[in-house]
Amino acid sequence: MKRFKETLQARGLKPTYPRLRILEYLGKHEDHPTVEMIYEGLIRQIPTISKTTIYNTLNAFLEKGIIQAITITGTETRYDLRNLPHHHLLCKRCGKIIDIDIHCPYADQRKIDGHQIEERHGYFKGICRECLKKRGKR
Amino acid sequence: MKRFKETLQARGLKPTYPRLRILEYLGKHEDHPTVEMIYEGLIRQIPTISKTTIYNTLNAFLEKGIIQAITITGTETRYDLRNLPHHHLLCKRCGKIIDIDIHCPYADQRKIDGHQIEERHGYFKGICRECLKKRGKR
DNA sequence: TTTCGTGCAAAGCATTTGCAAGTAG
DNA sequence: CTACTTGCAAATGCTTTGCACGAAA
Repeated sequence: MKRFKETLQARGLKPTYPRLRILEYLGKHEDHPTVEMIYEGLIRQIPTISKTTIYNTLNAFLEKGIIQAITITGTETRYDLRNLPHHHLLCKRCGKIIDIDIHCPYADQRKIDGHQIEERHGYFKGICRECLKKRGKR
Repeated sequence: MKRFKETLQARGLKPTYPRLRILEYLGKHEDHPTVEMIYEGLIRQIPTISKTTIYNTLNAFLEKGIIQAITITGTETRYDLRNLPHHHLLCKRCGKIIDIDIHCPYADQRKIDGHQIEERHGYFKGICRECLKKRGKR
């Protein structure tokens, strides 16, 4: 909690109650939550919180580089507190987005074909380990 | 044109005029157009075409595996006739999405960490070659 | 006091759906 | 003839914006 406060102050964001709780939520839920999920998770504890505040807050965090946005499904944005580059898997059965830690040889490359590379994103779609166990390979 | 007709028939889609023109458009414009771009490009020649038809058609193509959808910006889906897996670069300055042909060592892997991989997507964000030339490195 | 943050209501967009009329085979 | 396709209008769903009120420095 104290660490989150410092994180915010270090980036010039006031450590308000909603912001701290949103950061905390992201820290506890590493399943790449949507705005909806964050809202549902916090509304019980902070009955006055609005989705607008969650959007505002996440956008502020994004600008300051505190979090990462993930766009895989195209219908909703998901958020990730991890800032180290890593891959993701979207499971077509259960819809979960799972971290994949593989080392990509292009991860450190600053230039490719003359283009300047600033961000690297990689994701897979398929069936996750758990779903494979439950319902067989195909 | 004839090739497109066969493509459609082979997948069980009637080779209607709008579908052929949309396929043709995708063949000519390899810049990963949005629905809006396809619509603007075709409305002159087919004044009655609607965005709904473009959406319907692209979704049908997607289901049949004729085209690929690309989600990078989060605000709009882009479409690609190329079916070979390849990477993309989104230029933060000009907004173009450019093909990147690099060989990824995970491209052929069927399983990672026990998960069954069916699609592989990779993209970068940065500044493209052309924009670098125009306005310098930073 | 002045700036920043919050949150309601409304607006904005991309996309989908309902459905009636048209068309291919 | 029968199923599929088209396209208008309306609905949907995620996200942003306008704006007034409240809190912090």
